[in-house]
Parts: sequence; C-alpha cells; structure tokens
Amino acid sequence: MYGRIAPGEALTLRGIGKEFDVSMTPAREAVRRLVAEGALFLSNSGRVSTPELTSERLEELAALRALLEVELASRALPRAHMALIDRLTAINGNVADAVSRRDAVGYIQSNLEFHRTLYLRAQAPAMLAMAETVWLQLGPTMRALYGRLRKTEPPHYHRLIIAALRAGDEPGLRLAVRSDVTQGLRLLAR
Amino acid sequence: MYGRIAPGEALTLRGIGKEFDVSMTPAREAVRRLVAEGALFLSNSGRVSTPELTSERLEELAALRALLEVELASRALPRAHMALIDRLTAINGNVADAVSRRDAVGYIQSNLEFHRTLYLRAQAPAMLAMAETVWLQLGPTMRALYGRLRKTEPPHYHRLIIAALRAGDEPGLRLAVRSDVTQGLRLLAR
DNA sequence: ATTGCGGAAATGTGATCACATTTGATCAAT
DNA sequence: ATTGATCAAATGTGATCACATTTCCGCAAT
Repeated sequence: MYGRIAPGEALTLRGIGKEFDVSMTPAREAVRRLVAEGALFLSNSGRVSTPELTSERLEELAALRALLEVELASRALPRAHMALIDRLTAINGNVADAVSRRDAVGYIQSNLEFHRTLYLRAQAPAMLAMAETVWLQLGPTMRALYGRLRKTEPPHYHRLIIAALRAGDEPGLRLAVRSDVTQGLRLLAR
Repeated sequence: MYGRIAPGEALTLRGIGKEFDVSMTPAREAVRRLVAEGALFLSNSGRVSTPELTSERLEELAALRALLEVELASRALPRAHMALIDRLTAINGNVADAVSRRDAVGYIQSNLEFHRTLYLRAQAPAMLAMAETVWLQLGPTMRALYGRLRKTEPPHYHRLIIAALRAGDEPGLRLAVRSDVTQGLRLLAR
C-alpha cells in the first residue's frame, strides 16, 4: 500500500516465511488474502508478484478512488468538527515534510493517512475498506509514479479539502477530493 | 453470492474439506479469500460464518452498489448494441420465471446475471470485481430479504434499464439502475 | 426452571513433508 | 554470438500432525 515494493516484484512463500520467522502456512494465507484483494498478482503457475498495472487499469482504479472517496468525504463533512480539521492540518504538515525530503514512501503513507483520517468520520466501514483495497492495488505503482515527479510540490488540493471542510462547502469538498485523487494519475496516463 | 447459505450460518474447515473432498489446507485458503472479500465473517476465535448484516451495513452496501453499478452501466451504454439488449431481455425472462416459481436462489442468480451481462460491456474489470465483492457480501442477506417479499412482482426496473439502453438515454439508465439496486433494500431497511 | 461447572468433542493454527511443476542457469551445437 | 537442450534448484500444493482454544452438552446445585 505504501509503495515499499516495486511493481512486478516477485515474492515467494518460503521467502516471506523466513522474513517474518514463520512457516509457509501463514505466509500462504497472507498472500492468498492479498491476492483476493488485488494487492498481489498470481501468475498461472502460482507465483506471486506485485501487479504491474496497465494504463487502462490505472484509469479504472483512479475512477474508483474518485467515486468512493468523494462519497466518503461527503458523508464525513457533517461530522467534521474543529478537532478533526486540526488533525488533518497536522498530517498535512507531515505530507509536506515528506515531499521536501523526497521520501516517496513517507509521502504516500502520510497522504493516505490524511485521507483515512477524514474518511473515518464518515462512519462507513465497508466503503472505507473498499477504498483501502484500491489503495492497496495502487501502492507499488504510486511509488513508481512518484519517481517521475520532478517538482517538490506541496499538497495543494489538501488545502482546498481543508478549506471546504471549514466552510461546510459540500460541492467544493467533492471537487477538491476528486481533483486530489485523480491528479496523480494524470501524470502517469500520458 | 446467490443466497444458498443463510446469514449467520457457521462453516468449518474440516466440513468444507469433506464436502469438496479435499484436506483442510485448500478449504482454509478458500475461506481466507472469502473473508478478505467480506463474504465470510471471521470471529475472534477464528470461527467462520456468513455475515449477519446490520441495517447500517446494509445501507452502506446498497450505496456502494448504487455508486459502482451506475458507473458501470454508464460505461456500458455506448457499447450496448442490439445483441446485448436481446440477451438482457432473455435473461430477464429467467428472472420473471424464478419469481413466479418463488425460487429465491434462482431469482438472485438470474438477477445478478442480468447485471453482470450489462456491466461486462463496460470493459472495467476492477470495477466489476468490486461490484461482485458487494454482491458476495449481500448474498446471504438478500436471500433472507426475498423471504419477506409477499408479492411475486416482475422485474419492473429491469424493463426501464432495457428501455433506456435502447433509447441511448444515459440519465434514464443511471436512474433506473440506481432504483433497481436500492429497491430491494428499502423493504429491509424498515 | 435456571444457573454454573466440568469435561469431552470439535476446531483453528502453524509446522512439516512428499511430490509435481516451474524456473533458471549451464553447456553444447550451430 | 545465438539458440536449444538438459538438469539441478526453487517453488507451490495438498495432506497430515500435534497442540492450544473454544464450544457445547450433560449434570448437578440452588
């Protein structure tokens, strides 16, 4: 999810088991779960690797993020009080730090923490779980995408999201979330 | 997915293994996958059962269906030619048959086949997979819901969907799909 | 009749094993 | 230098086992 593994990287059950000091059995179960969620790709011969997403698949996953996260933000809006907005602002500072440090994993992690913190307020666990499933599928590719970013831009749309929350502006919030979520993809789609 | 298992019904690894003539290992992997997809519930002690959905969870899953399936239908619309519409009409006949036979499983199965056939045209596999994940979570409960239906109603909204496809009417299609998908829930929400 | 308790049966977990398949490297032939 | 074949190493699969927990039933006490 956080892009620690590159797209297409292969994993083995015995390797995972050794890494976490368990036998093949728990490693197999974890892998099976991640395959079910689309986070790992299972080849015809049973080998597992992180997925290498086609641009069509990327477009789809971005559309899913937009659909799900706009709805989650909408549902969170009426419950978003000052404490939440303060917390989001603080997390946003971590995002900016990670960007200035050019720390890809840290950027992805704090960026997703920003979104998750907001969406938790929506009180919609099934919906949030689906959004996280999408994040899981995008993880390795997002990291690769970040490498292509030249400029160290601060999280512009996050500011818009926070402003819309403050103002109780639902249309503005929906637009800001949609923009934030599809922004990164535009760079890769080309 | 098709409501063959009642909500809250318990499953055991050894039981599944015996049923399909395999050992515990493949049964465990299948169960793990289904748990990851939310189709099965894993208790704190590791026992598995089909989920018993709260009404809040039901509302969420219905909202997810609406979000995902309206988008899928929209994407399928420009690619929906006469052959597809004919096929949908035929499947719709099966739905009506199942309703008149009061065959709950047959109804759910052919109903979902109707939707899947349409959405396959959207060429959006990740999105379709998410929709099917939701269906999987709703399966047992949908069956229980069907039991509460007194009247043997023909699939009204399916006709609207087909009409909108014929007319190339996107707003109409979106509304019809949304109505069809949330219709059943309204009965249970009360 | 209800509650509490004891113990046997059932269940999930993690480990290990044998086996079939796949992978990948080495070496020979062209 | 490139291709093809060969073979050893690596890998996933399904089965089985021992063990710790949990579940559940029956019985007794109140």
